[in-house]
Amino acid sequence: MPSAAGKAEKSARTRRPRGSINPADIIAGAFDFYRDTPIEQWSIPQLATHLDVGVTSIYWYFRTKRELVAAMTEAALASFYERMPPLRGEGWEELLRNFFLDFHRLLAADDLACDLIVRQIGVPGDDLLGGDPVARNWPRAQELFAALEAAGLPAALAQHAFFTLSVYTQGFLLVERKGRSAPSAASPGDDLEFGITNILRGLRPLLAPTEEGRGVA
Amino acid sequence: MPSAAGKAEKSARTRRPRGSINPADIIAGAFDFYRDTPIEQWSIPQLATHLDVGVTSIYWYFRTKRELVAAMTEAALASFYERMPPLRGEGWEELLRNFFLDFHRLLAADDLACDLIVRQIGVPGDDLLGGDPVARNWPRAQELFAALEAAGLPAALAQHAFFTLSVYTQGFLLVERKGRSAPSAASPGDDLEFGITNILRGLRPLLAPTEEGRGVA
DNA sequence: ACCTGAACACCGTTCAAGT
DNA sequence: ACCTGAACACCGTTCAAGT
Repeated sequence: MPSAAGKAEKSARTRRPRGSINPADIIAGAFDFYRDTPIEQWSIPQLATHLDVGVTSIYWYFRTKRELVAAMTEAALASFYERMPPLRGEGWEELLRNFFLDFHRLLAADDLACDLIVRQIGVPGDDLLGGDPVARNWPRAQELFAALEAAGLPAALAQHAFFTLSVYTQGFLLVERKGRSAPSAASPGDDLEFGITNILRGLRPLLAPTEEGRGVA
Repeated sequence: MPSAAGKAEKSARTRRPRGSINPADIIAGAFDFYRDTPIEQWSIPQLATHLDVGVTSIYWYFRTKRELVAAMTEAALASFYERMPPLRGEGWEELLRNFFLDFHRLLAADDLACDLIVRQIGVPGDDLLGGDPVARNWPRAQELFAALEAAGLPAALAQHAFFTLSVYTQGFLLVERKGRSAPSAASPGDDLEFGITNILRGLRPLLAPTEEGRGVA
């Protein structure tokens, strides 16, 4: 029955009014639609169908796919910032430990955010993002620096500590993610705590270098 | 002049004899061709043209693009293993420090190898690779473990040390690579040495926990 | 100013052969 | 057993409109 065609589905969608989509809706819809899909498999036409808009409407707000992914990275980052719990712990060691345990917990629970923020997948050769997002001006990190200084850790040392622990935690997330599908010989286990504790123990003598009782020498 | 067509370039290539390509040639050609191209921009048809073979010949040896990329990762890993210099240094601390400085130097100098091995880009959701390649049975690492034991570092502690330093170094490579295009506030600088030294200093008291003169308590 | 489908030059992959 | 071009269903992106 070729011409009867009860379901002539072509262009079933009605035209949307102006202002009925905006960048925020597109980004939110993309997070919803792609939460469990590896980034290589994303497709703008498919996203358009999911959002019930024409493909070209997405291109009105984001000139390329990379630009959309970059915007999603910014959004994931903002959400991550917001969800970081308040500082907790007594003394600089506990403050740092809890900060990076929270850091890890939030990103380990969200593969998409981890891919966007830590692995920075899908934004190749980019000038769209300004380098490592984690290291950028981050209000919560400023809070932490203030608290560390109040707890007696000099500013220079606090920066070293932050950078070292940030690098370690991101490396841990990366290795953890790689080992997900096929756990190999050396599995992470709960070694994150070991690594953090060890780094903190290494920092300790830098704060009080004359603790062994040998005088100021 | 529609029909004269002095340069009818269609199918200018002559048919290749059987056995004139093999997986190794394809992988080698891919490294040559793609050394400076972000992986998202790779194209099998273009690679075929570069290798002067039909597209389908590549698909005879690699059933999907992912399979080819996985094979390239294995190859990059083998080359990395080979290029790691011999162990050097006196005592476990120097052995570990030099090992991971070499580790970093080799991968920092080769973006493609770093993407394949450390970031594991282009092999999404894979069972093709067995988790983190770095952590897999690696002859040079076995050597290192033997040398560490000979230098007085207990096996259990050596494994912790290796894992922690491996995670840190990979995190460093990742952050370094992210910060490449647009250097942000906290730049790595030569902080790799700081981080490694700090981790080693943290490990030290685990080896000789009674060094402060307080007895075995 | 915003929304749209059809069109373009590709892509990964398969088909249906050729030798 | 290996090599092949043409074909298929897609993709990212642009064109040329519609309102």
